[in-house]
Parts: sequence; structure tokens; C-alpha cells
Amino acid sequence: MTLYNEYDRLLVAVDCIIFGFHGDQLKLLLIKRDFEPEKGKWSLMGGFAKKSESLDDAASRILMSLTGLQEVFLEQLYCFNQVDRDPVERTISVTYYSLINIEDHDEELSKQHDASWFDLGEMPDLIFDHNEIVDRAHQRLKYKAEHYPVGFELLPPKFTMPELQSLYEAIFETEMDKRNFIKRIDSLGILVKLNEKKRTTGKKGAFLYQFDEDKYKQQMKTGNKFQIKP
Amino acid sequence: MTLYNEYDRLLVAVDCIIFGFHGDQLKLLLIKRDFEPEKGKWSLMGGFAKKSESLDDAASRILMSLTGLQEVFLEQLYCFNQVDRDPVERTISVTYYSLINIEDHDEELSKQHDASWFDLGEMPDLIFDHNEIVDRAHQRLKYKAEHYPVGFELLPPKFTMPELQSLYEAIFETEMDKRNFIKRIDSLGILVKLNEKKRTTGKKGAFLYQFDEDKYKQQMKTGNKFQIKP
DNA sequence: TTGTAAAGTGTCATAATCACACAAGTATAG
DNA sequence: CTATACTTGTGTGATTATGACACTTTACAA
Repeated sequence: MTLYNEYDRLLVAVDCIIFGFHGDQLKLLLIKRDFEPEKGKWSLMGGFAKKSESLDDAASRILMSLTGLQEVFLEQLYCFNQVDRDPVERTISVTYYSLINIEDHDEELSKQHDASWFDLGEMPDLIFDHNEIVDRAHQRLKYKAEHYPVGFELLPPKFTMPELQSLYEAIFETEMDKRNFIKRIDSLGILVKLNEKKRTTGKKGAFLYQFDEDKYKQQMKTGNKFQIKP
Repeated sequence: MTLYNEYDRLLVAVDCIIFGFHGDQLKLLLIKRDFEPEKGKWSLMGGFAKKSESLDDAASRILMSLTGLQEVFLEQLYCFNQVDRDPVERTISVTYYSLINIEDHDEELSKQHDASWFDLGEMPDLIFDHNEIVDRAHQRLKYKAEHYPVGFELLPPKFTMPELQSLYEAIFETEMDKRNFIKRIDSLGILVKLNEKKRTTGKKGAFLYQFDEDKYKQQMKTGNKFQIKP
């Protein structure tokens, strides 16, 4: 076809912001680049879009190649489009953020990419506009976690209330009152309390809970709104 | 430079969702295509990204070319990226939505493009995935209007309370109680009440108000949150 | 002057939010 | 075996926000 001949074609990068949570800290998985430009600097994991592949699929592929994970939370964030953002050639970056259970990812793969986890509060300088991208991803995560049950994506399937609370505190960068927090979570009616305790923290041990997708859908159908306010 | 030689370059479309408001109705400005493919069908106004121009600038240019307007609310919405969304060639579309005062746009220009306004509830079938794009834009507008004072972009500088209310009702697709609505708006402390009345509707006439950007910033600084709930 | 159409105004009951402190359970150390 | 240390788990009441609700005012037109 020649219909669109007169127009420019652009390089389209797909970059992934990969969130994890461990030890009260919200974390990001970054790679140390072993290729030009900016070889040796830290950056988001990325790749280039292919003609025969959707960007959603490209993001999945890139995430898979670094973490070994598929079928995890992955959502488009924003298209960064400044003309000079990549010094080599005009490139736009369509970014995707992902929420993973940090225990699930393939450490072998991430070693191969010289990847490592950084606390969100202690990010190194990243290449190009990647620091700006991370900021926007964090903003989006705050919004998303407030209005949708995506926090559980960052936890193991079984988790304790104190863990859940400290996750939300990390996301929102606030402290919360534990009684009010539990009251709100309980009122959502979307968790199942198990008869097991996790004993690693403290001496008393804390009961484990599971998120129940069906209960969540049921609650939303009956007009209940998911919301966790900072 | 040859660093990125092995990668594909893609066509990048920039499409604009242009919202207006008139007579209690939220409206969209669409064009009847006079070019292939899908000549004669309705579509969003769009164009292609250029190598030497940011997408933000491209969106501005496209909006300007249809409406004559510059410096109006314009924000990136989403990058639509299905492989087969354009039958001619693989094209991704980075979309931008705009909120304009419908009285301000250049009718001459829109005539030249065979453009016309449609009520959001009575949209024709659009080309490609443009109906899906419109849905997403409306969702975003709902969110944005709830949390930021963007509604005023859709009104003339001076407007009445009933006009403002019917704007929000159109955006949220709900009805609101006018006493509670006015109470909430008043409590935001961001409007200036003028000593003029608009007499076109009804016989009594309604007082005119203006949005005050400075007051808004002041309110936000003092911890007041903008919010208009559906 | 009277009718009409839309604008403008206040109260109260209910629900949501927020601040706040002590007891319970258990592993470990003495 | 007893005491200690550490973290979990639980309830109430005051304050604030929300939502339902109906009549009066204004000014134009007949």
C-alpha cells in the first residue's frame, strides 16, 4: 500500500516500570545497561516495538524476559514523546507499569540482565527521562491502589493485616491507624481470614488472609465501592 | 547513527477527542473523512506524528487546524496499539482529549473539514477503533472532572450555576440536587459571583459566576481538596 | 394584574471519618 | 517456670460530611 507514503515512521520503545514490595518498602526492578547509549547506567527494562506485535504484547514479552512472569498485572502508563528524549534517534516510549509478587520473579533471569531492586525512595539517576517516568508510575499506582484492589498483586497470596497495611503506607507514603485500617478493609468484604498464623514477625504471630476475587466482584455488583484512602 | 538499525519504525497517528458543551449536552467534534481509507465515514480528527515534532505539539497542531484554538486544555489519553487497528498499515494512535468552549472555535475551519458536533449519546459509527477511543476519553473526563477544575474549560468565562450543574450532570450522566450542588461548589471557594444576570433562560435570570484560578490555587495550598462527586 | 418558568435558599437525619489506649498471645531469656 | 519483650488485635465516642427534602423569589409575558 502506498496511501501513507508521505509520513514519517518512528522508533517506538516499550519500557516497563516493575513494582515489587518487600520489608515495608515499595521497590522497583532496574537494569544496569550493558549496551549503548548510556552503557553502565541504570534504567528501566525496555525494548522496541515490532511491526507485527501489539505494544501490549511487547510489554508482556519484555516483562517476561526479565522476570520470567506472565499473566501478572500490567497496564499502559503513558507515552513519553519529547523529541530529544533519546540522544541517538527520535524515539517515543510507550510505558507500562507492572505489579508483581517479588518472591515470584526469576532471579536467574534478572542476574543475567544485571538487574536489581531499589527502594522507591532511593532511586539512582536513570537514563533519559526514566526518572520522570518512574514518578508518573508512582502517581498512577497511588491512584490505582486507592480505587482498585491492585495492592494484592504486590503481596504473596497469603498475607497478614500488618503486611497489607504497611504496603498501603508505602504506596501512599503516609502512616495509617491500624484500627481504622482494619475496619475499612473488613468493611470491603473481599478478604478471607485463614486459620493459619504467620510467625516470622513478632512473637504473637499474625493471622493470614487471602484476597477473594469472587467476593470482590460480588461486592461491586451490590453497589459497594472499593476505596482505600491515604 | 546506526545503533538502532535492527529495529522497526512505526507509523504514529495522533488523534484528538474534542469535547464541547451546549444546551445541556456534552458534545464531540467529528470530521467526515474526505480521504482514504474509509472515506465518507465519521472519525476523530487526526494526523501523523513527524520526526521533528513532539506528539504533544502534533496534537496542538491538529487541534489548531480544526478549531483555530491554541492554549486550550489538551491532555494525552492513551496509546491504542492493536496490530490490525488500521487496515492500511500498522499504525499506533496516541490520543489526546481536549476541552473547549464551544463558542470559541472557528466555524469556517470546521466547515472546511466537514466537521460537526455530535451529542455524546448519539454518536455515529466511527472508523477503526475510534468508538472505543471515545469511550475511554469519556471515562477519563469523568475522573478528571471529579478531581480537577477542568469543567470550566467547557464553559464560557461567565456562566450560571444551573449551567455549571447541567454540565456536571452531562459529564457524569446523573442528576444532582441543586441545593447540594451549590453547597459543594460554594464550599470550594474558587468562584467569583458577578453582579450580572444572564436572562436567556427562564424569566428570572441567573447570576453569572467566574472561575478564579488564583483562588483555586490558594484553596489547594490550604489543604482544601477539589472534588465534585457524581 | 396575574400567571408562569426557572432561580435561589436551609434544615435535619444519617453515615462516614478520625482520634485514641489497652489487653492478649507467645517466644525467648533468665 | 516465670518474667519480659514484642507485635497483634480490638471498641468507642466525638466530629464532620453527606444526602434527602419543598417552598419562596424574581421578572417577564399575557
